[in-house]
Amino acid sequence: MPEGPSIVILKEAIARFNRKKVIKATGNAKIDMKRLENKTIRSIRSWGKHLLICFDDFYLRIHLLMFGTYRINEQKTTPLRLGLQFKNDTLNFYTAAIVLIDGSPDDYYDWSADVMNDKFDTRKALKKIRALPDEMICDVVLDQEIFSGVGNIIKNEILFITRIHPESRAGNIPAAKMRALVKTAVGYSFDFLKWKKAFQLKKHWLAYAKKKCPRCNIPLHKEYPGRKKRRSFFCDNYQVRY
DNA sequence: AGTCATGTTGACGA
DNA sequence: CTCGTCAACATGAC
Repeated sequence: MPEGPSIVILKEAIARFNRKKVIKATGNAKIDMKRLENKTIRSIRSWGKHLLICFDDFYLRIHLLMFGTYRINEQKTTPLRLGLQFKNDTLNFYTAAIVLIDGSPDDYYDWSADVMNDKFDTRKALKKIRALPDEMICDVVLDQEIFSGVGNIIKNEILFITRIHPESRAGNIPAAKMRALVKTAVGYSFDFLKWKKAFQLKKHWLAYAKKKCPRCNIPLHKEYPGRKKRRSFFCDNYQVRY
C-alpha cells in the first residue's frame, strides 16, 4: 500500500472530510478517542508516508506501514484500528500506526524533504547526502529525512533508471550523477502517482520484482544489501558501481 | 501451506 | 554510547 504517492492518493480520497466534524471515534488505536469527538478537521496533509489529519491544536499521524488499509463508508472484517464517524460518512483505518500529537505538523516536519511536496529542495537533499559519504546509496535513498516518501519500489526503480549500483557508496558518486538521482526521485514519484491512479503501476516497473534486465536481457541480481537489508534488484552490467 | 513483502520501532546484547 | 540483530506488528498474494 504505502509509498509517498499512495499516501497522496489517500489524502485526495479523503479530502472531502476536511472541515467536517467527527461525531464519534472508535477502534483499538491507543489514543484518546474522546479527544476527537465533536472536533472539526481543519486540514488533511501528508509528509512522505505520513498522513496527517489536523485539528485545531493537535493532529493524527497515520502510518500504514506495510499492510495498512482504509475504507470509506465500508468496513473490513479485520479489527478496526480507527474509525471516524461523520454526519453522513465513515472513514476506517486498519493495521495502521496512529499517534495523536499536540501542536501543528509545522512544528515537527521538514517539508523540504518530502519528494511529493512543492517545497522539496534538491540542494538541501544533496547537502544531507554529502554528510553521509560512507553510506550505501540503497540506504541513503530510503532515508526518510532526505527522501521522505521514497520506498523500496521507488528506490529500485530510480537506481536502475539512473544506472547506479545500489551498493555504491554515496561519497563515490559523481556530483552530476547524484543530482540526477535526486531529480529522478522526485520525477519518478510523480510518475508513480500517475500510474498508480491509472492502475498501471506494475507494468512500468523496470527492475523491481523483475527477473531480467530490460536493457541487457541478462538475469538481475536480487540481494539485500546495506544496513537496511531491503530487497534490491540490479544489473551488474547496466548499473555502475561507484 | 509456507514464504515473502510497497515499513517502522524498540529491546537487547556485544 | 553505539552498533547490529532480532522481534513485533499484521495482511494478503502467490
